[in-house]
Amino acid sequence: MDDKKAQAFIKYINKYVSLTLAEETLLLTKVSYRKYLKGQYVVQQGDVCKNSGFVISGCTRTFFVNDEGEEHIVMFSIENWWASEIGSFVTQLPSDYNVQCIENTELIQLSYTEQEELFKAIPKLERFFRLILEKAFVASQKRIVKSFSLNAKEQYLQFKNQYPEVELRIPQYMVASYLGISKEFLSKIKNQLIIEE
Amino acid sequence: MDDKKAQAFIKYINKYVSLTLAEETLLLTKVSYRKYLKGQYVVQQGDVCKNSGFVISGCTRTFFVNDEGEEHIVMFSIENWWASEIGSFVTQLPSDYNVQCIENTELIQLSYTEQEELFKAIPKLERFFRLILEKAFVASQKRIVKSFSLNAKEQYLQFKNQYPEVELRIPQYMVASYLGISKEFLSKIKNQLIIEE
DNA sequence: AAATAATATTAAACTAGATTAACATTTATT
DNA sequence: AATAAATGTTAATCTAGTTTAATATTATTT
Repeated sequence: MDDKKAQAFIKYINKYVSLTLAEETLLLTKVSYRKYLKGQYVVQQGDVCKNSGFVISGCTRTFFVNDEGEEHIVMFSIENWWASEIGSFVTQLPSDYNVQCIENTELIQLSYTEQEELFKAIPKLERFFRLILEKAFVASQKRIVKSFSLNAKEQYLQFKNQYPEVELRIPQYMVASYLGISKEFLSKIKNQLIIEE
Repeated sequence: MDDKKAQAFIKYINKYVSLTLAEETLLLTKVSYRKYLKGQYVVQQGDVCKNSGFVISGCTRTFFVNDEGEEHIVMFSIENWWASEIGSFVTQLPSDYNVQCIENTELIQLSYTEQEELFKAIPKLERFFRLILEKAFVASQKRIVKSFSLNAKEQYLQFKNQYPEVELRIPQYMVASYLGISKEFLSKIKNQLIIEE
């Protein structure tokens, strides 16, 4: 991993807590850098998620397959986002989700065992993880609220507005899957929006 | 607040971290005990949530009112649950939700400013809050998964199965609101289930 | 440049769940 | 005990979104 990538990672953490130089150095010796090709899985449904990950470049989708074999996307992650299957990572129980790269993707990963060690050496990291969990929780709650109170068109417009960069990078049927609607209906909505203008 | 109530609170925290006697004593001096009557609000939509709360007795509902004036319940909390509007509490931004008592309710509350102080005195509490946030996040994600992959009847059966004590204590129209379906449709579902037996 | 695979569109028929409205039952209040 | 308020039921009509299936477009591979 080159220094530029390491610095992007450190910078992200320092948005939440202030690490000393010594702590930064220690942390960097404990993380690992890994490249994935488009289509590869970072975590598979049923496996325990061993690593928490920060996206240096690329894009992942987190999805699950239900009993009927249908795929449902619950989130996307792009550069400078945390992309772990947090639920499985923190509980060390089998994951309900797959995390798959939909572009070639570079991650900086921190293993569960290393993390436990690091919490002892750098207690500030405990605070860091609490803070990003808070953020993840709030985002998750907001999604529930939206799915309750907005119809499909409104949810699409919100998504487009909130993550414009994401929408441009992923196929439309994955947007539909994220919104919980059929790809045909999303196509109809987009067409309606064009007519309305 | 009597000792029995204080001990229930301490016991809950000690399920996640191990407090020393001195820490328990300090913590108890920093929390406050409060009774609410049925119908009273602990937090109102638009207000900043100043307190994090533990339910000693009673039951609360967390809900929001959308632009059309419709109420949507996002969670219930009963005895021995944490019942804060976490999103607003951790960000100290106006809450998207109301927390209302649907029975006479006793809470042990910890204010945001006290919490910040306590984190310095008892760093273990930082860990405690990370752990309950993890749990809340996982539960929130599970709700998204369910709303994606189960139909109304299946979601109702899951709810009934997961929170049998809650279902018995709250009016049926609130269950419908929690599930995101109309009260008429829930009535129909329950009738179908009786016929099927 | 052709062929193949992946993605997107369109339209008709269908369904889960919403809405409306009238009525029934239970709980609380005087 | 009577009245009012809150909660629950039933049935008819309606609609947002699904399903199916055929076709069109765009990207990828040879």
